[in-house]
Amino acid sequence: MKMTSAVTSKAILVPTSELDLDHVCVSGQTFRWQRDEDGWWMTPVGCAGTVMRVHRQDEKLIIESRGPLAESAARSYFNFAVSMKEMRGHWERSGEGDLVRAIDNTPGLRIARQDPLECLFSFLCSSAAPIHRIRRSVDGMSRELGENLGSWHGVELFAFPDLESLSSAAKSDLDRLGLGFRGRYIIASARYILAQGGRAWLDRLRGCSYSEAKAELMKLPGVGEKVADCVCLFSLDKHEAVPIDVHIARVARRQFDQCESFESVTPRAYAAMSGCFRERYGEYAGWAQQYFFYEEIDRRGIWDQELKKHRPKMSGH
DNA sequence: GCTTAACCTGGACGC
DNA sequence: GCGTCCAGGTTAAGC
Repeated sequence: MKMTSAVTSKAILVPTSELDLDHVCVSGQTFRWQRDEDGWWMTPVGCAGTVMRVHRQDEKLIIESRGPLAESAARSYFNFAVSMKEMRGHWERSGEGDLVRAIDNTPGLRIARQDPLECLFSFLCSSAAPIHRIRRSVDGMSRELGENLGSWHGVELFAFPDLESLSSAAKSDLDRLGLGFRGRYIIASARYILAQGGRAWLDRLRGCSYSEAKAELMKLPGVGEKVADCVCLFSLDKHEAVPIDVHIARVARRQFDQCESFESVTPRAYAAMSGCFRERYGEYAGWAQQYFFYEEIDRRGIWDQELKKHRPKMSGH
């Protein structure tokens, strides 16, 4: 256990329009944030045993960490190099009224920059699974295979399992966690990455182009276009990646004439839909997608009960 | 190149 | 209480 790690605290100035933790932490891009007994948001970061705890105080973001977490790493996690204010202004000047409305409905929603390993294996759990089930699967994997980090402010914490633990997991253990057919993809993908040289192979993808990184990810068992795009967008700095799931496909059919006729998300439909997003919203099309995704989930009222309790500002669902 | 079924599981829903 | 459907997808087989 790493309960003895020193706790460090820092505060950084972040305009309220740039970050709303309630939106970011439950927006279906990351699955390990929890509220602690004081109402702060908390998450283990990657496999190294570091825990980040955050709270907003007016224009300040208070960040506490147990374990090494430089201020630059915290800034990087929330992608503060990207200014939502500037992007919103750009899209408003371009006449993208629907997108500006979606942004204004969820101010402070951002794309997080997650640890690639945690992000990849989280989305390997996501095939045909609702968000609460993905959360439970990721939590179960961490409890079963990750290091026990003890508890902090009433929250029991586990590091995300490393590749060795994932590759040597028993299929029966993953079955017990309810992973179903996704379990074999997790073990096989961990083994594939180890055979490529370990997590350095994954980290190297941050320096590759979007198309290269996506093609490499799709060599992994269980990783198709959608999962690859999620990993590209949420951890590999590929802001133009547009994951097309059933909800975004619905948005694409409404927004783009050429997508109207696609009844299911075939490879051709996937390419057309994501291409339309990129053509219309440019190099940050993935961010635009996230606002529409959030709006679509909210519109359809399919946030589950567990997520709703984390979303005090949202109403109507 | 496209469609379809199978893969696992559990919660929601209708009866 | 029970049966059926479906969910933020991928894969392989068949056409």
